Amino acid sequence: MNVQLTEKIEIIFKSTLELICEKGFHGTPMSQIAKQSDVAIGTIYHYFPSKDNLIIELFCYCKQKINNYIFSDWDSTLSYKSRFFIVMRKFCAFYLENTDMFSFMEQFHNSPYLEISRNSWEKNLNEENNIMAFLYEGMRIAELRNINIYILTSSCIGIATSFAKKVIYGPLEFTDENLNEMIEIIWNGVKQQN
Amino acid sequence: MNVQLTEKIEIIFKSTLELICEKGFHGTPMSQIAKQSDVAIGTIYHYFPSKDNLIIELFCYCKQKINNYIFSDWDSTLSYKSRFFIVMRKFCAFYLENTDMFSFMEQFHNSPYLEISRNSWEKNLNEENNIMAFLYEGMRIAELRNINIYILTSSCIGIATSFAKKVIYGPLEFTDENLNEMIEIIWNGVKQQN
DNA sequence: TGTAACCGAATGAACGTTCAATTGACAGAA
DNA sequence: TTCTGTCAATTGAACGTTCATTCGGTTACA
Repeated sequence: MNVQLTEKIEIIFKSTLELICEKGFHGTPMSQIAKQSDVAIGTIYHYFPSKDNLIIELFCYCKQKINNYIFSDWDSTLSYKSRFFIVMRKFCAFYLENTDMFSFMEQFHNSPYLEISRNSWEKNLNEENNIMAFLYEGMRIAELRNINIYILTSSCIGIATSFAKKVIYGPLEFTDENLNEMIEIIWNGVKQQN
Repeated sequence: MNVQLTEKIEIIFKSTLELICEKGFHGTPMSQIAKQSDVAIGTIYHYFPSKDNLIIELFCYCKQKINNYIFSDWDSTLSYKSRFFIVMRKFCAFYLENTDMFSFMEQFHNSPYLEISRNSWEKNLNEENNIMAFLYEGMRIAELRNINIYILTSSCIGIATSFAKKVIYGPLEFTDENLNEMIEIIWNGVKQQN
């Protein structure tokens, strides 16, 4: 993140999220973002050199948000399995409480923006990296099977993302029961078999 | 699908896929699609009433392709587990042999086009529905645990999609070993525990 | 001879971006 | 306290470009 967060910037982010969620990247002109933010177009260009840059900065902002959310109140005294369930649960909960961000990030992840922005990422802030470290730990202490780390990470995130999508756009209800059912599937898949 | 497939239309589809994969929906103007297809702009409008319609028709075309691919050479004498592995393997193989389609469909799935096109879908051609039926069968014959069908479907597809993404964009190699490792995760997760 | 396929210059609207002008906040001088 | 200079913040009309779409005409062929 290269911009300092101010109230004004947060409003611009919020409006951009709402509009992109509803209309997509290219269905949301800068003029509309300005209008919805109650700000002049010039003001947006005062903070962001271009629309592309605004979108990339917004992406970084979202990654930080979810990362902070998942790993806040971290209790390392809990069993690994408990923590695994918490991580997965929080991952879903965040996106289901912030569907704008979910929609935006999914669009971003599947657009050429990802390539454009790859260089400017601080890899350490990658939302996946904390999760990856946590899964690594699971293998090290033999709670998880010994699996290629990329397969392991993408499996956990993939299943959770796809669950969230089914809840947001589809016919699935967001209940504890459904959530736990999904997490149990992946837990059974990756846990150390005994 | 509302258009008859002709050689010319397949060329237009192919060019559109390539361009959208590289540049995204709105980075690919009709003029470029025409140029790459070696066809006049007017010709495209002869077959498709609008750019949006072209994209939606292309989406339907892709869904049919993958569906035919997965369920061709279907051998119902094989064990359920074998067929499960084949479906998952073919799902990944198709997208990894057709990365243009993968990129396009992922973009489509996460764009407002999805909503626009929902009404015009024949639900039966939904790529997921054949897979859903196959998973249903697995539960009926007690090869799979009794799980909410939407959770089950989205888990299997989510994990495979996410695997394909890691191979295409990321650091994961597409080897039989990796593929099997991924499928075993989800199989362990959903199979009837004994 | 009629019709479907095909062509591409022209059109007009929409959009990202610029920039000259204005306002507001505030530090230091008087 | 008042005045003044400075600079960041803000404004939005205007600009130039790009793009989807149109349409009048041409070709292929049945």
